[in-house]
Amino acid sequence: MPKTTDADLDLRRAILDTTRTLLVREGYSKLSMRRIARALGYSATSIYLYFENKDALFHALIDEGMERLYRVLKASQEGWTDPVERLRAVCARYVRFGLENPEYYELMFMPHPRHMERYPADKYRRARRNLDLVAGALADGAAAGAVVPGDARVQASTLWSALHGAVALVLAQRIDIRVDQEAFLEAAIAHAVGSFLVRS
Amino acid sequence: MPKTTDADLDLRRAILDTTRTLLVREGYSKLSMRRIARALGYSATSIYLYFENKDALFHALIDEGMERLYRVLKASQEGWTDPVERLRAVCARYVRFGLENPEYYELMFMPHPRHMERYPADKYRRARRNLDLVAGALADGAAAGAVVPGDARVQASTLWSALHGAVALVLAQRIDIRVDQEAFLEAAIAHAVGSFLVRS
DNA sequence: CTCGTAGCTTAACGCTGTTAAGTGTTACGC
DNA sequence: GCGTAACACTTAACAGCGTTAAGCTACGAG
Repeated sequence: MPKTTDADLDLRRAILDTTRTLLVREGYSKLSMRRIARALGYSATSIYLYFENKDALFHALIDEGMERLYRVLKASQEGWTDPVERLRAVCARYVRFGLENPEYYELMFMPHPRHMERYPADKYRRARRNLDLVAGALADGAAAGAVVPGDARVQASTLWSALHGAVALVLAQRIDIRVDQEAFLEAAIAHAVGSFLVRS
Repeated sequence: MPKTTDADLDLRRAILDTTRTLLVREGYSKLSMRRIARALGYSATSIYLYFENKDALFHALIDEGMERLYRVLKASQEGWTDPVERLRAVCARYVRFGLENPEYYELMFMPHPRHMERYPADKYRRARRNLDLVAGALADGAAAGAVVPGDARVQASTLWSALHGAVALVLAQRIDIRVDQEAFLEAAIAHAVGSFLVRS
């Protein structure tokens, strides 16, 4: 565990920043401890002074990504009066975040579980805030009579999983080329949200 | 490109079978060309006589997985009279396939795109059959007046992406531990299908 | 001046995917 | 029957990987 002197935190921060940059620029598969170190002008082993191993470094980045996602989602839900419009805005913003930050998104939600098995499943605390945010929007909609009642957390997970499926398949380029991608994304969001709305 | 003599096909088949076995037994991260070869009693480089590289080997496995999935989905949709029940059955079977064959499923739908970038996106032909199967079930439902009309292929992609999201998050252990997994899966399938049904 | 230590490096281990070159066996034209 | 070509496979090697152990250097305190 690193101490918390200024110098320590400086290099730790630099490692995180460089890793994120390399991740976006060159992609996940080309990211190695040695490459990160080379870009920083340090030796590869220095990284181990601040992060237990490669997974721990990734995990720190995931945490940062969750924080970023939380901020954009929170911003997107402000200023709406209609709870349904607000819900739609949050969902659309989530999808946009995923598509605009593919490498980040993959790191956050798509790693092979085995690759992260050193970490307990409950470590994704910041992820919960994002789920709770969606759950809150759903609860508000239910209170207004526009959303079907139910366990808000199960509902939020369900809604989220539908959005995640859309983002994941687009990022992985698994959407059939005969299908228009924009139309698909629009339909995915509409159906995900729509399935929770009370029909009048 | 390997010739098609009998001996050739024998080892090719053995490589595929062993790889699948190792994948299930030890997981994706421990799968290496050398391990596969050791399990087979051959040298690692022999695999390159039958597969261009590791990705090509994985790709062949993906093709096999798509074929298996197609067979179970096809079987699951037979014997139903109500098109909606049939649609539900196909969706439930899809989710079950993913949860029962996690390693397979990950290989088929969740690899980092960069990891597979040597392959053109249109190579997933067998995957289309699965999409067309869902599209067919939706079209039948629409013909019976039980499913909302629309582009069947976009609808199928949307439905599929919702199911995929649920499977992917469960496999990646990203579902909040405070959420009951069974309830979540049930809700996910119900909402995915339900959003396409005509309300009476 | 000496000691401890903070911060970093070098060397090494065992692993990875992949290529180039080599080996032995088998089949065939003459 | 002999030379040759093709085939099926191996060995050796390269460059890179994550990670560990040990060592080095500079600096502040006593």
